[in-house]
Amino acid sequence: MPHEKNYSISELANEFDISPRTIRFYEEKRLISPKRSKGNYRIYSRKDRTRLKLILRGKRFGYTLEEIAEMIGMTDVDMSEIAQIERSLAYGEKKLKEIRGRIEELRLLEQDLLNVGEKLAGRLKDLRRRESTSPDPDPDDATE
Amino acid sequence: MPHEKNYSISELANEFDISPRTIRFYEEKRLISPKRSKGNYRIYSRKDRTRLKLILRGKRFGYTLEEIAEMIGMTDVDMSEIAQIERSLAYGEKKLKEIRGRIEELRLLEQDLLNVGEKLAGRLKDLRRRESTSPDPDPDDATE
DNA sequence: CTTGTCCTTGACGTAAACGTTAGCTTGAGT
DNA sequence: ACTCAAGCTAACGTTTACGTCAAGGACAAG
Repeated sequence: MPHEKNYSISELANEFDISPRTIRFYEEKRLISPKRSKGNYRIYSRKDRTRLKLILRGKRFGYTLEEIAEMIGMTDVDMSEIAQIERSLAYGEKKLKEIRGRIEELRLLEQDLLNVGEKLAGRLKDLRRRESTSPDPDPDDATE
Repeated sequence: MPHEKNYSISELANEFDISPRTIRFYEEKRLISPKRSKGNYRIYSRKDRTRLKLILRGKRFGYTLEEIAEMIGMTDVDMSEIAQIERSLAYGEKKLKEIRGRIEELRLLEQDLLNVGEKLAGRLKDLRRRESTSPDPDPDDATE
């Protein structure tokens, strides 16, 4: 008898700091499909919770709900047809490349911020050492 | 005499594969401020181009234009007031943490995809080795 | 000087992702 | 049995980020 921890809609909403409406909206868009209780309340399983987490993670990277729906579709393919699985694998490969590209971009952004930070810090030291001098040129531009 | 390469709106639009309208929209929202030609055409400098690239990069990570505006405000602080610079540095620190967090998350997503991929690949091998057997259980769940 | 292409500023339209209100039901607690 | 927070559906409202005309100026080519 697996006591499989379950959740109410507001429990999840609180945990992930979103509104119940948001969760219901995801259901409308068929991204999640909780069971229902006797009185028609939504019951979220641990798996549902995991899925919600995936949805939110996707959102944080600017994926649309539609794109997320696709990705999710991939994670719960019915595991029966060979062709299906092959397509899923191909899709996964594509997504992996995308994600690795994004990681690269984030590294660039990180570098930009670090550079700006250094420049600011340098300028700050200057300003503090000599309490008034001439203005200086403008070495600008960011990561290509 | 610095010939400072300039760009028209459609040049940038084509380069980054967005519409001119989109660029004008960013201007409305004060994320970019090109000079104007004699005939009131927008003229984008190399710096403007760099800024546009930053905007688009931000978008790819799901930042709203408003958030991007804040970040950008940071990159071109007027470099004069000590307090200003200190605030900018603090803001930069925050953003850095955020970005590093995102990189971590992407790693998790990458792992999820890799795991799913392995599972699928395994299943595929099974299906191909024996061309019909009994169905099997369900080892599921993703990265916590 | 006309034509064609690109540019300009409005102004209205729209899809995505929820927010909000209304009206009614459920079910845990006393 | 009563209360009342928490759920439910249905429907309309809102914000963000542009798309899409409309009506006209700019400018290189012929």
